[in-house]
Amino acid sequence: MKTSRHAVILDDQKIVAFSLELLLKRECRIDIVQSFNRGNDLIQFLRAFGKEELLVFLDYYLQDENGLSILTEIKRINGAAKVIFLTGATAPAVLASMLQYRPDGLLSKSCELGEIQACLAAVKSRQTFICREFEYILSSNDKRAETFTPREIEVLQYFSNGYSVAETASKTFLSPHTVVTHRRKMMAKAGCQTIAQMLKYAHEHNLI
Amino acid sequence: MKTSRHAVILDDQKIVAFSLELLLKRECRIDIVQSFNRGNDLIQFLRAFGKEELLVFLDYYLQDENGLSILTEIKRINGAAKVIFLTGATAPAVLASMLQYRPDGLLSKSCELGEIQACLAAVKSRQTFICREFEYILSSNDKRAETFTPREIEVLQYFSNGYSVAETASKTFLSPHTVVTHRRKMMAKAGCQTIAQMLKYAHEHNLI
DNA sequence: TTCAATATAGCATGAATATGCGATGGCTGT
DNA sequence: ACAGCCATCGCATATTCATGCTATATTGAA
Repeated sequence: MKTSRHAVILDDQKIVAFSLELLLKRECRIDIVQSFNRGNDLIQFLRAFGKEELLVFLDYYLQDENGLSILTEIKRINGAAKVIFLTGATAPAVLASMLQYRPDGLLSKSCELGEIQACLAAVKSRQTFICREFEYILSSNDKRAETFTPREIEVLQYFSNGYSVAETASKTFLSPHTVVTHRRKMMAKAGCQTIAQMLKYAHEHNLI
Repeated sequence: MKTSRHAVILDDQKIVAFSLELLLKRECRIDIVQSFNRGNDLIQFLRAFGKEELLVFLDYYLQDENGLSILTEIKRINGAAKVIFLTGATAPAVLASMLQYRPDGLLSKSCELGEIQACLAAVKSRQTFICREFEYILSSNDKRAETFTPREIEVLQYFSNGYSVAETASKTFLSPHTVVTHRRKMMAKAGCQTIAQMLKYAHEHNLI
């Protein structure tokens, strides 16, 4: 029986990425593990890697970028890749966004080791795995406040980090026009006329 | 020659804490490594441990608590303990506050593995170690002398509330030109190119 | 008292944003 | 099959922002 033996990690914190490498090798019986700190490095690797089965552990908050669009790009390059979010994020809106991108797993960095192993088993049998902590957060999430779509929230993250339309477009692999559309729809929903107002709104609603 | 062989880790993310355990054992030649996720668990351990030499790796952002007060408590319980901040924080103000608590080391989670090893060597010879990334952030923070004048801060408040130049000018009874001047001086000091970056900076520095 | 910092104000110009008004496909649920 | 939302992309235009350069008055410290 064939098992997944190759995994990659994307985490902007080098020490964390490297430590996770050791963890996956030692505790999850994965033979080859490589880690990357920037989205582009991972994407470049994936292009060379081809379309074999591969486990990808993705963080959500990355240095100057966001895991969501990386996920889209990964799946486009290698449809056979199994992508698992492994993140410290806890905001319901953010978790809901991740889920809508249909990852193969959703793991908290605060979860037990056993949950990673359970996740790997589930993913191997083509099931989507969500750790207990996130399951709880998502179930108790009231839907009333969240009028923002995942893509909108992602774009919002970039703006909150001071990125312009062009920079955000580049990071998300989108057309600048699309970024503008997302931004304007958010501003319409939130009743804002400027980016500054939008950021104030986002802070008040814990979206960033 | 006696060497430090016992280390403990405090990180609220279990997976990260456990991974760091492996890292310290495998790459830093530390025999005994234990990790904790809550400050109280660590403190309890320290009371039982006594006053022998011990390495402590502390995160800054913890679940419902903060590494600073933990540091104080650790030093009170065991003056021989060497405490190293290992954190993902990057805001100059936050780093500066950590330094004021006089830890034995200041390491970024984004640093190279070699810097952890260098830190251990430095700490062993009673030196305080700061990783390059943090050294840079702290030094450029001083040069930037980001002391905002009262008028500048006042203007900043209006911008953080989503006011435009014209609106701010109206509220402050100033010429729009003057408002622009205040804004641009702040952005020059903080090294920002846009309002969004300015607001991010202001949040990181607790200016608003 | 000289000097540095602050506060005030202006002109000019290119870059970015805000907004009106579209359009096409892909899903989801009924 | 169809409505409704989501994501994607486009054009055109008015407004605002970002920034180079300049300038005066006040104030407090050296």
